[in-house]
Amino acid sequence: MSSRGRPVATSHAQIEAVAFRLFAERGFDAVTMADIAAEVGVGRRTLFRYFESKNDIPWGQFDRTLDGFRAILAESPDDLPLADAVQRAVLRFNEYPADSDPPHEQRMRLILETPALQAHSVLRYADWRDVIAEYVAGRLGLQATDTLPRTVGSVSLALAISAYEGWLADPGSDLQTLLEETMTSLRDYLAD
Amino acid sequence: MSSRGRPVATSHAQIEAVAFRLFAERGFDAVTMADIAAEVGVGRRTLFRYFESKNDIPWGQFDRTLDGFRAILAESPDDLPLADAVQRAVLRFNEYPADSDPPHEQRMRLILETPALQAHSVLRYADWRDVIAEYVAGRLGLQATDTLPRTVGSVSLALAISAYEGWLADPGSDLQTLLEETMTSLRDYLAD
DNA sequence: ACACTAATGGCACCGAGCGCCATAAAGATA
DNA sequence: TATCTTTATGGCGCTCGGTGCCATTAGTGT
Repeated sequence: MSSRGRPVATSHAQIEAVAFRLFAERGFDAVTMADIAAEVGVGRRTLFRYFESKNDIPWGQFDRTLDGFRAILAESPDDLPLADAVQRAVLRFNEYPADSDPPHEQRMRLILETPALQAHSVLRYADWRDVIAEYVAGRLGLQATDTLPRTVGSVSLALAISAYEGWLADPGSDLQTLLEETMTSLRDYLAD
Repeated sequence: MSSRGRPVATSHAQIEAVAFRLFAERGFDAVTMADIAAEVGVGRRTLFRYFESKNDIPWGQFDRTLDGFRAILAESPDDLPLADAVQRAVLRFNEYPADSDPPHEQRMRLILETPALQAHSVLRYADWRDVIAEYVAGRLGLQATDTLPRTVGSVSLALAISAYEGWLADPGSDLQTLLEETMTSLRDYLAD
């Protein structure tokens, strides 16, 4: 319970705050881990104990939110059509408080507009897709490794990213509306 | 048309062949660019003139095939429903000669099973998605940057990757069949 | 023989990332 | 108070991907 040992010198939140400021000022690629460490007032080596890689910094504590995502899916009524249940869960997962820090828009813009982070995102999102695959598999009596559950996970991710791109491209738009429109338009496209 | 200047010391194909052999022997991560250069008998610096990065080696001359993909789409009859036209084009794009070298299966297994390459693939496939977006935009009288064309590109990619994963997981399966099944099962999923 | 051209490859450098380990700073114990 | 234990820090040195610079090589054309 008590806090033995040397106390921590920083925190994920502090590093994140400093890093986002620097990224905004100079751009992601132009900021080195040494820069961030100096600004935080901590050793470079220590940064790598808080974040596995520079690419992981913009993601913050994404992993932790997956439990919430699982919970949202678990709450879905079983009589709701599968595709609707998934769609609603994706919508709810992407409700973010307007005052989050750093701002959700800034975080997503960084991730979606920086090539190195676009690439890295496929690794970070693997677990998110698995959450969907698990749910779909459960509803259909399949394994999460079967093709359909995995496909639904991948396609849901592709749709969500498309919606985010639209959101970032149009400052006045509403993310929830775009997510819904994107999913509906895919249905129309496939059904025509 | 004559060939002035110092003659080339190697070729994309030779580098690719050597690299694939080493990757198979030791695994992608355990092979350094210096290893490949030594085996090819060329300077390390030269490798980076043939391939932008180590991650690009497994992709070979992927860019060149995009013109073929564009041509396939351009040939599609206009009265074919849009989703069917795209589906058929994706199928045809993924017809590979059985004797390609390195084998298509080995290439895709490397790309889809190596985390660093999974991540990098999102950058390589951006142009592929754009080809689809251009076609969809043309058929619908939209811009290629609009949401629906981009969404169709992303979703088509997600489906193709799912199909490839299934293909690699089941040695006896047929890629063309799996591609078709994956696309059809998504329609069922969304329509239920 | 001499100019021209284009590819090579060595060298030095940067930045991410990691293993190793000495050290700092706290609580616990005597 | 002095010592022990625990835990985080951070410096050092290394590997590897990647790049800019530039001298050198090996051809073709005159």
